[in-house]
Amino acid sequence: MRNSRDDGPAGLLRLVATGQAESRAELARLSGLAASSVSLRVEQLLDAGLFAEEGAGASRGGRRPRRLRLARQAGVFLVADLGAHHARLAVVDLAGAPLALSDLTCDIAVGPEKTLTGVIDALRALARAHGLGDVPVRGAGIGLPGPVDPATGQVVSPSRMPGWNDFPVRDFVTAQAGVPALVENDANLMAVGEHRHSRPACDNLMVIKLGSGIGCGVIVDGRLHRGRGAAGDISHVRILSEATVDCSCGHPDCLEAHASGAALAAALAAQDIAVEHPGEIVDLVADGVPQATSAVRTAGRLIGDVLTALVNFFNPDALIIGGSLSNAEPLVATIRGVIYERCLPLATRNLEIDTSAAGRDASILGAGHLLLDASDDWIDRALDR
Amino acid sequence: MRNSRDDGPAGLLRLVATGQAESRAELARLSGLAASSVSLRVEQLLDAGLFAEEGAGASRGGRRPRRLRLARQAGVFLVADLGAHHARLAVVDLAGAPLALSDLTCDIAVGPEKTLTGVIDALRALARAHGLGDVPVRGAGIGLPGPVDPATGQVVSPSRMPGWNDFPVRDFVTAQAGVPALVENDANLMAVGEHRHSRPACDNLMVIKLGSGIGCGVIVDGRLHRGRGAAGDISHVRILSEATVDCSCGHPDCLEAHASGAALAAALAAQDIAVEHPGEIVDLVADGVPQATSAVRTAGRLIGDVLTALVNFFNPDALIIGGSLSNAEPLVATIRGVIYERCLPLATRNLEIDTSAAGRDASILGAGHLLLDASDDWIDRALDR
DNA sequence: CCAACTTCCTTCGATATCGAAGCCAAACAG
DNA sequence: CTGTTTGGCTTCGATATCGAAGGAAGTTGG
Repeated sequence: MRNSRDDGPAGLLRLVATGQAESRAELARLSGLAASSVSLRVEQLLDAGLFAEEGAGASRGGRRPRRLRLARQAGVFLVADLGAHHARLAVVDLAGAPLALSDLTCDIAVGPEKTLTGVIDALRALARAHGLGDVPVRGAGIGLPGPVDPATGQVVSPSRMPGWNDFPVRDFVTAQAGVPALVENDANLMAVGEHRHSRPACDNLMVIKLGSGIGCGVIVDGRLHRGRGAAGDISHVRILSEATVDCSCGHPDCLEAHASGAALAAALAAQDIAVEHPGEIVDLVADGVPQATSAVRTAGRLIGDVLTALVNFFNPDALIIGGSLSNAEPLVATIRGVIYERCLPLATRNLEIDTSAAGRDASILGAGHLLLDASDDWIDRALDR
Repeated sequence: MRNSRDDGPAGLLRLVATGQAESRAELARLSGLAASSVSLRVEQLLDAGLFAEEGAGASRGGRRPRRLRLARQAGVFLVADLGAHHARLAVVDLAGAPLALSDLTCDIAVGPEKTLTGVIDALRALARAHGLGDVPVRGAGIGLPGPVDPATGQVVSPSRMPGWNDFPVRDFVTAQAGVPALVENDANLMAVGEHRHSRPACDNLMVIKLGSGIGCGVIVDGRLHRGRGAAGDISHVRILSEATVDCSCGHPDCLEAHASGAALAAALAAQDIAVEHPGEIVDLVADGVPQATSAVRTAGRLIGDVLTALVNFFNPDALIIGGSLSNAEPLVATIRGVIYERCLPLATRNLEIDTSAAGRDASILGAGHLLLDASDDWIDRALDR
């Protein structure tokens, strides 16, 4: 039951931070370490000020356990989920749970330096405003609406973020914030967030983010699958349709050109229905505007068609549909229907298809979890003194 | 550098068996263990008769290492790769390398008991015939042309193996052969074989097996991805075509119904060209029979179309094309062309598309590797006395 | 040929982990 | 209320791993 991520003293901290363990005994069970070793390490973590002991937990039939929790001073992460015109900011605890949230309007097109500097300042201010000024910041996480090279932490070329291509986002954030930084695609963060938050038992997960664009994050064997940095792209699959639409990628009839929030907005605009944000499409559907419902159904069919192939191939435990458009019920229903109808019984027998449980903070949660996964360094340092 | 598979004393044996390490020093480097610990464990492995010391290796600028290799008495695995009318049998060493090979004609439709009993007897005879009668058999591996549930080792329902559905293949083989048995889909075994044999550095790999059917095995992060048992299916993706062909799965126009070896044979038969095995199609193509070449090109386009979506999504390091049809050059060229043309540059920039390097024994190699991966039990037992 | 280095492997004391035994504190049963 | 049972946690000796030091057996360069 012991995996590499849970080895070392940092593993115990992870178990407590994520709420999986509350006592030394639980730590021993989950970590696979001997009870005596756990006690020694917990002692160190208490000495280092990362753990706090607080009262007693519920008895399981014998002596009540001494409850362990993260110390306030254990630290926080600063996290921002950037969209094209909007950023969602959060100060989160070491498990990714938001302690403070706020929204920031910003234009990603002004370029990385300005945007990131503004975001980091706003994050610092947010922490101070919530009385967290004295808690050490252990890391910073940035979610971006485009492909990110995991090795370098740079935005990779064909992104729709003018001025960001090949900009060393991770290095810049590390320098500006003065702490280790994590940069990741937003759909990937969402996938991690959903996995850890609502489906820790599902080792294989696909998370589709339906907003202005179409993103997808994949969890394989409990870990985020990045491939060479582009994994999870489903938006540029060619689909068959009557009308031909050219996609920004240069090929005709990509899924994104027909079924993304932006494509739906354009289709509705052609019918004299003005839409600014994908969320407004959801409202139109909820209000029973037939053109909107019909457009959303068509999109669902196209998305579902693409997903059948991927579900057969990847055979996940669950398929999660998130993003603002996931609140349009006919869209989700259509996708679900297409998949259940056309996939192999073997692939759908145990497949769950659901909308996001973590909602719009899934990415923020995910960033927290990934930052915690990358925290061995500072944890070891904190223990050494 | 140390992963869970390489922990414990079994890890050292694996490193030597696979040829990655030949000396104590190399073992220390690759395993991450201290040199002193390696020496102790090697001592145990020598005492247990699993290792043998043999002369000296090449110097790297200092003292020459004492070369380690597997002892002859370390053991062998018995492996069979079953097809519909044919089985390839092998006695392999602990790394999966064939020590003895043979072919057996058999009809899988006579049911599992008869088939498996015959195969196991033939394997035992093969070992004796090659003077391996006194070497302990450590495990048995069976590759099957259909979906296998990894948890139970049973063939799963919609297979094209009459009489095998829900038959407990693994338990039966374990009982018959008296050793731990491994049962796995043939394309999955091929994927493992290709990965370990020719591309150990590629952590993400897709292997397509083009024979009478279309199979696919996936390596993610260096490990075989099984999903819930059906992962890797690409044959029942719906494709668009002029003529409608109903597939055995009940849906129209599956990839397999149009582009598999069986489908090609049927198409050629309709043009009065009789074909029995997929290999004969390769011959026809090599002989320049235009109908065959044209059919194969069409199939390549269809297969390539399906793969573009999967390559974008999975973003592998390499795509390997194997199976008997992979020797038809126009087929491979067409697939390659479609993928390079239509996938995202990000996905194809570092993508290698090649035909199988391990050839038709890839599955056998893969079975050996998986058996070795599952060998901790008997290795520990051998060390304890 | 010899000295200086490099690499391989082992020796040996320090450290970490383990696991059995026991103590502690609460639940439970009579 | 009192003994028994259960689970939580710690103590302590046994074992395994580590890493520094050193010996063995080569190569390299003068």
